[in-house]
Order: sequence, then structure tokens, then C-alpha cells
Amino acid sequence: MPELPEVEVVRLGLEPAVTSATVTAVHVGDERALTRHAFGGAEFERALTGRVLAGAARRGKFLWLPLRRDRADAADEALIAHLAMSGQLLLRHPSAPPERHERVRISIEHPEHGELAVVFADQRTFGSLAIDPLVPTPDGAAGGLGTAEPTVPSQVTHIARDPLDPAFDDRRFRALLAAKSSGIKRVLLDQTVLSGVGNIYADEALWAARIHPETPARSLSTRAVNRLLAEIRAVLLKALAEGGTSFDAQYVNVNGQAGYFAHSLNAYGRTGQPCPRCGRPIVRVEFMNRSSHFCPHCQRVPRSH
DNA sequence: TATTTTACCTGAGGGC
DNA sequence: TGCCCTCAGGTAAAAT
Repeated sequence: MPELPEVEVVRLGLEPAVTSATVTAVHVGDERALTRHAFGGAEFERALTGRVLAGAARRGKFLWLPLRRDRADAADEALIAHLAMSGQLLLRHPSAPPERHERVRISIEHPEHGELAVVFADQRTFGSLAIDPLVPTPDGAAGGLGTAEPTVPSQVTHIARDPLDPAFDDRRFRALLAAKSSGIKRVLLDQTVLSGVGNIYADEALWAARIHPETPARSLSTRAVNRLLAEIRAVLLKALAEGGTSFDAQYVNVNGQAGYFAHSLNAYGRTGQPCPRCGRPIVRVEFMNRSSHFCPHCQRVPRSH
């Protein structure tokens, strides 16, 4: 499932191919891929065709390609992509046959690399594309990784900066946690608190920081929060270096290749297997209609009194 | 207001 | 071989 490292791998793959390219044609094969778009498929095709792509930017799990009217203009809108669970952005030869689960195909022409197809494929159709206006960031800092412009798409304004963003505010993060009564894992998945972390990396970071997922966020000491934040950054960077986590064909880079981080998981998906730290079995519990994996020995249940 | 739950969606894989 | 069931989970709307 694409979380921050997986989306960043996709962004890095897209950036050289799309920057300064012109959209020559757009085909929407399935309008369910446009649930974030305000209008229909025909309007999407018309609005995107002829635009110049200014780069590839990311905040948390949101990806966007700023759109210029022509080469001299500043970008005023962006093509947003959210991959959700099974979305993929693939770079293909213009004559490549349709992908399995292909929803949208964007044909581009790059001044140096020639013609390419950007294909959005998505088995479970939770992901989507949209054209969205760019608005200023409240703090005046760059909107995300991969852009120097202090703007974000309007649909991304409520998404917090991610922990790899140079403008991430550690103090704000500590203050938000101190005000939350919910369990820490639930808070880590709240993209308005910090973005980019999903079920896999929440379990991994909590295991590394030796914190039980149900620990009330506000009960964590400053030292514990700092340790957790450091472990979140460490696990995201390590996963990024290994090309992301792939369990099956659900997550691949722009060339259709899987990542290797699944081999480095310590807790997620390892139900019944020994904890790499203490050797006792990892347990799985139900959590928000999904799963939490942790070591009950290393990550003690919080004591209430 | 803050927090929790639900709807959305498809295919892989296991049991029989 | 095929049918039925469970599971995967990010986001935003709805419910509490």
C-alpha cells in the first residue's frame, strides 16, 4: 500500500520524465478515477490537454504535477494524484498496450525525451486524479518535496507536512499529541497531525520506539515523542532507500518494479513470528477495521491508574 | 467540538 | 473446477 516512501519513489521516477513536458492527449477510461475532480471526464481531458507540466511534488501521500498554461507562465493549477491502496502511475511507451486496471492515460511530449504515456492504473479504484487550483501555504514555505513554490493544491491544504519535509514543525507535532486522548497509532494515521504514515510504517515505527499502539498520545513523555519521531523518520528513509514495500503487484515504481522493504519489516505482517528484538511472538489485533502488529513484551500495554 | 465509525471498491487466496 | 468467504486500507463523510 503506497505510503510516503512508495509515493516518493513514484515522484522521483516521474520528475525527470514529466518536467517541462506538454500534455498532448488525455483519455479517461473510467470516471471512477476522477472522484476528486470537480467535473466530469470530458472536462478533465479538455482542461489538461495542452498544459505544460512544471515538475512533480509531494506532501505525505499526495502527489501533484503543477500545470502551466504555457512555458512562460507560473503554475496556477496542479494535476493531483492520490494512489490510495492500489493506485499506480506508470511511464510507458506511447504504443504500449493498456495496463491491467488502466483508468486514465495521459500522453505527453518532452522536449528532450520525446513522447511518453503516463498511465494511471488502479485495481480497487480508491485512488484518484484531479485538476485543482494551487493556493499559498500559510507558513510561506515550499508546498512540499519537489517544489520550491510556496503553494499546494487546495485539496491538500488540510494535510500536515510530512516528517521528511524540511518545514515540518516538531514543536507543533508535540503540542498536537499532548492534546490528543486517542491511542498513539490512531493519531499517527491522522494526516492532519503528520502525513505520509500509514498502517505499515505506523506499526514499524511504534515497534522501533517500543511504544504500544494503544498508548494515549497525551500520556507520552517529550522524550518518548522525540524517540518516536526519530524512529518514524528512520523507517521512512530506510524504506525509501530500499524502493518501498511491495507485498504483491499492488505497489510498483513508474517502471512496474517492486520494492524490497518487505524483507526489512520487524512487526507488520509478522503475526506469530519471533520479535527480532526479544524473540517472543508478534501479535496481531483488530484496529479500526484493519490490523495492528506489535510485540507485547517490548511494547507494553499502558497502565491506567 | 472532539472523536469514532462507516462507505467506498476489487481481486487474491483459502477452505471446502 | 468453482463457489463462498475473508482480507487488504486511505480518505472523507457521517455518526456519536
